[in-house]
Amino acid sequence: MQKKQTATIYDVASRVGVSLATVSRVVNGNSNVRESTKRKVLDAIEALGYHPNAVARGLASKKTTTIGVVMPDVTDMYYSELARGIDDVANMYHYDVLLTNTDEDPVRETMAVNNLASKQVDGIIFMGNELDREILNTIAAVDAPVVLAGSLDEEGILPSVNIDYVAAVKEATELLIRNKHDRVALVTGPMVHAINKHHRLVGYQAGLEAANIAFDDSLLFATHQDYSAGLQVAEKIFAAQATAAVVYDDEVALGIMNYMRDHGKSVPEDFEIITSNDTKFAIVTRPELTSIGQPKYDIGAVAMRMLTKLMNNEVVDDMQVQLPHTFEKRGTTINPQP
Amino acid sequence: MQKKQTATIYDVASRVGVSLATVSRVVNGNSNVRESTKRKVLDAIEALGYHPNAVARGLASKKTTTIGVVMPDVTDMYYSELARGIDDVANMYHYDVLLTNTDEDPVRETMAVNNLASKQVDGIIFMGNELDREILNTIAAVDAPVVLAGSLDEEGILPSVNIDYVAAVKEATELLIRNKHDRVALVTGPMVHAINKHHRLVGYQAGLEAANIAFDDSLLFATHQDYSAGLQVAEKIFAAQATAAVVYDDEVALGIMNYMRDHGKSVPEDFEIITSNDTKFAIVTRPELTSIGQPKYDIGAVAMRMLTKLMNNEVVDDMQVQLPHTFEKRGTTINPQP
DNA sequence: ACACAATTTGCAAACGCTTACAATGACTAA
DNA sequence: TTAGTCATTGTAAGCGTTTGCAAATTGTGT
Repeated sequence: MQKKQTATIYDVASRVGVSLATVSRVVNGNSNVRESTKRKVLDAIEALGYHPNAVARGLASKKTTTIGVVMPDVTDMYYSELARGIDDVANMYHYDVLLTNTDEDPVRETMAVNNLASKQVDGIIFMGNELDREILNTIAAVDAPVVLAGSLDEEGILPSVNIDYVAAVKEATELLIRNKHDRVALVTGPMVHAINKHHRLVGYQAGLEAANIAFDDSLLFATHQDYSAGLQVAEKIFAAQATAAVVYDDEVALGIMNYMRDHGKSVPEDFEIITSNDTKFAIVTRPELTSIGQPKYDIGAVAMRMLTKLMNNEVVDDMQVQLPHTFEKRGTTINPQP
Repeated sequence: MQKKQTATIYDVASRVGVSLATVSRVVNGNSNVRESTKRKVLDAIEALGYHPNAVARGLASKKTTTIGVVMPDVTDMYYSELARGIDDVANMYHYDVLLTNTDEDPVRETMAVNNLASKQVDGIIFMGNELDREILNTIAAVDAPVVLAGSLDEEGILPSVNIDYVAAVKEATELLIRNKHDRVALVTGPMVHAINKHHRLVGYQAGLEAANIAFDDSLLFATHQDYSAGLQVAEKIFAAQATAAVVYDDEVALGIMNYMRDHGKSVPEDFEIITSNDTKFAIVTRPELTSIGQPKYDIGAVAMRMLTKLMNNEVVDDMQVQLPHTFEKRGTTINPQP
């Protein structure tokens, strides 16, 4: 692979007979350049096929027009839809995206953030549940704004974009209770995560309480986020004699649904399910999954938009944004005819 | 956000009382440093919390330890699994990944490649079907190796990693024919794409020919790659009186399956389906989808590994790698009992 | 024609690091 | 000793831009 000699700003400057500064100005759309010389510079750029070297530019200007995204797993539908929202508005504002998968491993999350920092990203969007002290500290140490998307820190201090998980889970629970269930299971991730402990569980309990049903922690199930985990936890749910479940992840919900059906329960007649992420998985099965409707793309998009403001030191009125959620009533719940 | 004063290599050099060069050497693991001074430098680095500035490093060394990945859509399971394979081995070799979604739009693909080039990435992995002249040209003009993952250029010239699509589709077609179908539909993407025209179609026709069945182009269907497209094309397939289909995408296959079942056909008894990507979608439904088994993660991983070699100017014996595929016989085909 | 204000340009110093190449010092063998 | 070798360290020239400031050019009103 022979080195293709790429033209530098110097080449175009000398070709036109102006200084570096002038070329730099026209490249950056600076106003103070006479129309005629601008014309000539542009021609030279065209002729030489000059492309500004972003690395040099980054060093000189201390801006890389690159943001970092750290997420658990691109392969997870929920997060990849957030990522898409992020990427689209990042592009809109001419930022590139440096992507890192962490599998929610705190060590890798910390490394990722530090690595992004040393790459001098202008900002970071962080997704992941495990926001422990150490990560919070390394985030605090980073000289670039960070916003959480679809994630929450314990203190609720970092800029973030989410839905109102408490309300959403409460409503889901209530809906199931209204359908005559008194043993509604809650399936979430590990209780060490703020989002589960302080939001989903709280919403669930609020729903119970509103209906005067005593909280029974044998109806609480923690899994990790995939289909086979759903299959596994379903067995326990079955054993616990629950007749309905609020589930935090679509793949897990699918696992539960399939297990139930494989074991002679029909869904929704014998067992009702409400899932939470409303990804493509929810509408691709029969029955389709009833779900809390999350504006996933928008969560990503809004988070990224917020980040652009932070990077420009613009004022952001609301640092903890809650986007509205909906309910998508489909086939895993018994829905009253309108 | 007050500027956190970050330490530079100069700071640690002067603290220890050595030159920049020496610090640079220890940071880069260069051997020629006395153990004792190395110790001192390391201590100073620790004390100052020094992190090398990757941008400056990139400018000086002309290596960014960053690669670019251009893909149609992170949200597409097939590609995101490739991306995961890429990312994991990229990390393994200490490369970061700059990710771009293109939605297969040639204009955006071209822009993406150029943009990555100006960011001075050390290499690029390209995914997408629409490898037309223009993109090929811009790829050729880039001063960094490019490898295709799960994608093919018309001429088969670029380094790439794939499966043998011709053989896979041929086998799938034959399997269906063996199950007594004489009207097997082929559902792919647009015929302007090399992978459809020169591989899938060819494999399909070969399968037909082997069974002495005349090719009927009314059994050829082109769709785009999503669930609703499957729903739509299913109607035409139904009308064309096909009784089985080889489908190139899992979401599309799901659309077809659901349409058929919603219209009184049972799968696989009345209509058999073989899909091609074997993503999570395939095992999450009832019945589960029979699929060509693609080592998606490995395609990404191998492509990335190949790229690392290219970036190091190592010799690569095989520039067009074909990984082995399998058949995952599941519920959408009638499988002989062993 | 002249002083003065804009408007355009150029100069040159960063930005933080890598890397030939040169220099120093210590050690070895004769 | 003394030249000759290594091992270790330092010097300084880039890498390709941006940008504050000064200089040059042009235009304006009288």
